[in-house]
Amino acid sequence: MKKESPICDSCLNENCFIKKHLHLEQMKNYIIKKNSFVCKKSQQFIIEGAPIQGLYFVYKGKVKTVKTGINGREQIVRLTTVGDIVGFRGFGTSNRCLIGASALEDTTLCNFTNEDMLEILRNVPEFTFDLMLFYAEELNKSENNIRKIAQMNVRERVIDTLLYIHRKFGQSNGIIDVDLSRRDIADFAGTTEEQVIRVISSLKKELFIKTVGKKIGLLNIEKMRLEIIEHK
DNA sequence: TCATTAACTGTCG
DNA sequence: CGACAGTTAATGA
Repeated sequence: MKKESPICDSCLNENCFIKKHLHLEQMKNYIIKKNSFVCKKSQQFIIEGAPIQGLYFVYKGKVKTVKTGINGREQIVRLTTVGDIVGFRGFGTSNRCLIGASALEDTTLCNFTNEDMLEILRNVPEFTFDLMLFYAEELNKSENNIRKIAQMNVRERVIDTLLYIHRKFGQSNGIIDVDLSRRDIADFAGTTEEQVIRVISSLKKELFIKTVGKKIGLLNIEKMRLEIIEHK
């Protein structure tokens, strides 16, 4: 963990919550107190059950957020990338982290302490208001997710997951540029690695997707959407 | 070269 | 559909 933090003023992440409110005078006092560090690929930087360390903003890289399930199985709760917030649940209400988070590639994170965050929430109403809207939207998303996992079959869940990953990370050269193993996809779709592999190979035969090594490219997004759409 | 890991396949309950 | 066993290919110590 090194001290040399990216400067918010010259940061290019326009969708970062901090960056968005940088024009407010009060924010200037807080951004100088943030602490940034690089998290190496596959390293965990939030441990479930550990004391809360504040809020993290992704400056560069990709992160998976995870909850440990019934029989020790991981459930990927969300995937995050540049400009996203990690660890925003339960701060203020709980002393312990409710989720774990690890880097999918070398990732730079900006960290604000709990105390600083609470102070920002109390003193910068514009920020608090926007965060409130953000929470509402996130709640809606996770409610949608509950329904998906409960009501869709495995094939549909895998397709849905692939579409989500595509929406989130985009595609370059026809390939989604993210290092997710089949197990990760399974943990996200709420199924097992083997099932994911089977769905992926049949999707490949149907020319809906292609694979290059472990990476995946979507070839027919429309048809994939059509299979899901009846369940929305 | 050997050991480890991940993708994949087959089969059973 | 999930669990388990087993094969194959890539990677790296």
